Amino acid sequence: MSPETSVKRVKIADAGRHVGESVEIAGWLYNLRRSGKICFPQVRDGSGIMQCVAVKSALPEELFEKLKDLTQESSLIVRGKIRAEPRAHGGFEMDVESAEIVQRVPESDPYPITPKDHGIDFLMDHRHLWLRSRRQHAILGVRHEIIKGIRDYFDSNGFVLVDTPIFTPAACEGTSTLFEVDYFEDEKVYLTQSGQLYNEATCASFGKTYCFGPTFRAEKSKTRRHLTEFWMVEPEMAYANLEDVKRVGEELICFVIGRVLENRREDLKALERDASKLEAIKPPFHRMTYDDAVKKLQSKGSEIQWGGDFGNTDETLLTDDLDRPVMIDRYPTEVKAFYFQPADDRPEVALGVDFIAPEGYGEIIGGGQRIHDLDLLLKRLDEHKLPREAFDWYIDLRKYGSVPHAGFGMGVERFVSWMCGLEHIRETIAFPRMLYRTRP
RNA sequence: UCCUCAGUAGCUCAACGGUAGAGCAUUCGGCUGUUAACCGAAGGGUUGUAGGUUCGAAUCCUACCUGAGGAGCCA
Repeated sequence: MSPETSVKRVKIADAGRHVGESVEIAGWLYNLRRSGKICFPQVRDGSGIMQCVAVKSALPEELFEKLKDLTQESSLIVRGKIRAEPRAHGGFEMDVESAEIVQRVPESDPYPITPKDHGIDFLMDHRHLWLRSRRQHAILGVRHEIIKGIRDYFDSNGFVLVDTPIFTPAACEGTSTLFEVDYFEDEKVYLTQSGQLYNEATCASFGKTYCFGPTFRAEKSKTRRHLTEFWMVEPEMAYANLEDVKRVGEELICFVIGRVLENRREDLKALERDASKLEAIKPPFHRMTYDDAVKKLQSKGSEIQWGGDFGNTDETLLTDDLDRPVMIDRYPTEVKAFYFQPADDRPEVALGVDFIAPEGYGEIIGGGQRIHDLDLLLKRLDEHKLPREAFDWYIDLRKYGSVPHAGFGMGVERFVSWMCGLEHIRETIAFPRMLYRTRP
């Protein structure tokens, strides 16, 4: 409610419920078209875009001139009567009765992002403003829905959120490159690349836990699938095995897609995302062993040999004839991290699984069953040349009530990219951190 | 880190060895139903930086800077 009038403040998205009423909306000028005696300020308020109509003959001279000379992205509050109007985009229009300009963008320094084309470098430099555009707004809306869906899935399936530290001592998995941070005198810590090892501790307290936060990779990856700072959700389950990981991962993906389709149709439409591609994602997902994946790739002309890891082109080749994700399990023990449980019948393969999304979106889930036997874990640490003293607490978990346990990690931005049908992961997070880009 | 490509008006691009141009944005004028509105006019440039070749360089060469695409690595 505005202090100076009795007009009710409404969201543009709810305008349909106020046809015939005089209400007010508070927002920013999205675009303005004008003729001599009529103008159409389009106002966005975060929930939608409302086309307003200001007619010269129906308004005080001063107000009409003020509206007619508005500049893009000026902030304003407009009041008027809502009317159904098939000619307008949202289906409704507001006949302006009064308005206040909160801040007028000066024409000497106009809003830099015009409705015309811009290059990616310019847009990334103006990311703080680019977020207001319809497309970026839609992507972040889908991202919000995905994160909420993930949380709701775990919270309603017996998992407890226990967040893990961002600052970690040196060795986590011993594979990726980490960001080093000065930690007071003489001590170095590293930004986390995974909360998994800590999840293995917390799941022995709660049974099923998950952590959900940012993770950091200092690899100089320069591709459309990589950020140096990204969000990951990592569940971990005690008394669980590889099959449990596959079941939970499949359920999680289908649940979250269901939420997006239920609540974010308008955003998908704004993104011109083919929703039928998402509607096709239903259980059961495809299942394949690493052995069979290698055979499939070789038959399609890949150079891959048994024992090697899949590259980007391999991942795309594996799914280009599929309409839903494929779970690939039992990778060579050699290419996986030290903590993977080997298969009972074939110790040369590990009980790990990767979920590869269709349409070339690549690995979105990676996980598996962890080693629960103390002696085997110690052997693996030695084989990977990892110092036992750095893992003393992790080793303890195998001494005090060790049980078979399993879990996985899902990268949020890759999931968002897939849902939105994006070309590049940089649009999936408000302020992406990439090789050579840390501003704004 | 490696390979490839690109830097020209605020933005998106053209000019490819011979006077630096268009659309959008901005300013001024016109228009009562526009949908990236339209029509007319104006202002706006050390062509990423530093060297070199040439009578003459945005254009050719070298180095550097910045960015993009890809590879590897990874989620």
